[in-house]
Amino acid sequence: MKEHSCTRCDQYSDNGPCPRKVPIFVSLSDKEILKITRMVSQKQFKKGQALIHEGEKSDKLFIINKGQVKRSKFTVNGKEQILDIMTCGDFFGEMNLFNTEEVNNFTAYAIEETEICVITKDDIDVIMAAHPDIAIKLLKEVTRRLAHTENLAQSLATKDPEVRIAQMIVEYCDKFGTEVKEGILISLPITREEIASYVGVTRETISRKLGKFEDLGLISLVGNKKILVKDEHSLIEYIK
Amino acid sequence: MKEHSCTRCDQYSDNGPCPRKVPIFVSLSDKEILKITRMVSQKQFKKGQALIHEGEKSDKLFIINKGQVKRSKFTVNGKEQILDIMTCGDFFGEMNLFNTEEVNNFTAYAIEETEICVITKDDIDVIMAAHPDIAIKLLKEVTRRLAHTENLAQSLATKDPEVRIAQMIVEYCDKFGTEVKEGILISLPITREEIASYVGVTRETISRKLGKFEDLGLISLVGNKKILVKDEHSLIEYIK
DNA sequence: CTATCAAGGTGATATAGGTCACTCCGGCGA
DNA sequence: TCGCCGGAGTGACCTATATCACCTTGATAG
Repeated sequence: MKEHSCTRCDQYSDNGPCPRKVPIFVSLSDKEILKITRMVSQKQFKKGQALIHEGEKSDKLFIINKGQVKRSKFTVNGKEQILDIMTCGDFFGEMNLFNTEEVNNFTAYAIEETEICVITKDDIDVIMAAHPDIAIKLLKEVTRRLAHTENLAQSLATKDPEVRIAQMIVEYCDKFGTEVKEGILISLPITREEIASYVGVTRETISRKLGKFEDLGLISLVGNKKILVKDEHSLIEYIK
Repeated sequence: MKEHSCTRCDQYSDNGPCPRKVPIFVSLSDKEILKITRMVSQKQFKKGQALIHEGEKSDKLFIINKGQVKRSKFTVNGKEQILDIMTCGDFFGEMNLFNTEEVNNFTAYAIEETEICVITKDDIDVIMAAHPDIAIKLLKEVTRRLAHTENLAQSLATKDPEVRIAQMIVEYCDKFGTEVKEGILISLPITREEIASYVGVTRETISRKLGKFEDLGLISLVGNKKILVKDEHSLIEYIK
């Protein structure tokens, strides 16, 4: 579960900068937040725009202020693998802060109108020197993300596509779902094709398997951007 | 490339504790190292023994002093997925230091006679408070490991088993290979079955594909524990 | 309101790799 | 030296999913 819910996001989202919204900065006083705010530069991105490119150099931390971002990798023949979908309060680019010789390991795209706060490595160094506990916060988040990615790798390697799709639905219940009386309604921020790129199958397979789950009465497809999960429990059983 | 080569390991391996060998502690003075050494407890493990178990609670950092360790995850029906093989100077268990409510995300096994240094969370906290740059060192290593795991996930999701096997061979050239006149000789620390568990295929497929690569003249199988890579360049081409 | 086109669904087919069952090999202890 | 047994190779078969080709839907702009 995320520490930071997007309701808090809304609370502060008077177009101001984001340090207050970000879990890694929560321990700081208002005065310190203000200091950081001055270091931050803001950027807007339109839907579909790339924020950073795999293979390029970078030494900045990106914090999502508003909107959603997908992190992807591409094979030489253009096949996409989505690593995750990030939302308000999440950050990326941290690898390049600590491994200055490395290049970006992924490309990041805005999947909707997005507002980003950018902090340079130099500023982060200053901030971390003054507040060592921020490094701990970062470690907390990064180690957790590592565990998540290890789980993703395991599931890609050992589980059938059908099971992985069920798993994705359950994951998205938490991430994009709201409870309604019939179950959980997931608002998908991505297309079928992108779902396929996350689960590691083709678009056709996603279509067919979602159809199958619908036939089994586990879910109900509402247009192309919504999934009503009617029986989450059975899906969880499916995963095992 | 690793910062820490095992030649250094040998240099100091008069059965003493390991802080001096570990990249995250390199910046410290002899006096400080001595202080840490007193906090460390040592443990021996025999081949095949588990050091920690997936799902259990833990709040210790494990540093490999000598030997090799595999980190694995298991599905409910017993299928193994190997995350990586760690050697001298590598550490694990860091996730539980910063996310105290979480349980181990993997099981760790000694794949040969292994010596481990264990530091408790409390001691690490003390050490990090005194030396904030250790947190940075940790971040450097963890973010790099995250990138590696993201690459693993990508390759599991988007690449054919055959390509993944070629990729594994190339990876192992760096990790376990020594240059000989005919090419690079890899000394495998694991069985075919374990290779299969790393690459995400069955043992049979490993057999057949290694056979195929041998027929193509790319490699040459030397007994069961060695692979002579005769044409690394072609393998690298294969991956693309 | 309609035209347009990207996104999504679907059927037929091919095939890589899983599965199963068996054999072979090699290292080790007695 | 033999016998044992876990690890490794191999052949036959099966099936899930990729692929390809085509059709349908729905969102968007004009």
